[in-house]
Amino acid sequence: MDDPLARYPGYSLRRAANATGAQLSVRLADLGLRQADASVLLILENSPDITASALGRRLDIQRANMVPLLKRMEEGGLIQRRAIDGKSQGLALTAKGRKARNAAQECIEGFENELLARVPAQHRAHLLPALNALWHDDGAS
Amino acid sequence: MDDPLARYPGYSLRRAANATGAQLSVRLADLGLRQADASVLLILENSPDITASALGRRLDIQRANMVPLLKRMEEGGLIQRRAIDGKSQGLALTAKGRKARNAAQECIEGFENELLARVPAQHRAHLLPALNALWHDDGAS
DNA sequence: CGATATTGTTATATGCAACAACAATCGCTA
DNA sequence: TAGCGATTGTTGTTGCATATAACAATATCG
Repeated sequence: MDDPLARYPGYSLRRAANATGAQLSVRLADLGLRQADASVLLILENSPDITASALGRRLDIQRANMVPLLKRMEEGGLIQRRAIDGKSQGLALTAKGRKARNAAQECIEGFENELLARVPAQHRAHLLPALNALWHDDGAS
Repeated sequence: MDDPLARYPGYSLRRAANATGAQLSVRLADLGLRQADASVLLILENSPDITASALGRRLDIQRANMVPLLKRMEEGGLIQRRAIDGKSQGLALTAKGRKARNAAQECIEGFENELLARVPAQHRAHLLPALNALWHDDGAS
């Protein structure tokens, strides 16, 4: 093989993210969800009445791109909007959304475990902290 | 913050890949290159007369999607095609392509070093092998 | 030879993200 | 309190990456 690209962490990062992301997408599709949907569901549980803009900032999605996402989830009966003031609206899970959230969490945690199982034991504990260092407080750099 | 998503390696993987990929894209754009272009240039150096299909398999890009990629690079004078037989054509760097390859490699290696510098020292050496385990021989799973 | 696989290509669809603009509204301050 | 700057939700548009289906030409192998 002798792949010169496999020596670059950045390239491996991209390939690994593409490969694993595609696999997760297949499983989430069985629940009728996309990755972004699942992220929203998980965040929403612990952030009652969060705003679409704030949610976008948390997930690093521009608020313009939140519109179709939230519209779809609202039409699917997963989330619900409630006016906070004349400008902002708070988001919340519906009962159906809570069920979807539980299914999504179970799906994701199972997948994450399989993911970690693929990593040789001596590297396993280092993966998450190393990855987090690459993007956490990235706006500060 | 208490972000429940940051506990999932898969999610951190996606975020890290997006963040770092965007940064690399900015730098490569200064050279008039995209990430896929740079990958092609680096592979081509050590794989004389590789086929478009084989190159696509190496980079995990469908051969249908190689067409516009290679067309653009050929029109940019970076690569050159040569008939191997009536069906296949071998790819090679032009002189201009070799210069672009050197610039791309310098750019990427500098970037990779900065990337690793962000990772705490005790995790640094584990990043690449852990990532490679996530996608290497992924078709076999 | 003849069936089968491969190659390069066209066309098309989808998901995701970026950018610019805009009206409405909020919050602070002079 | 009147006004100005910042924020919110939204629309529209663009570009990039990727996936699928189809097709003609050609290679490979039984």
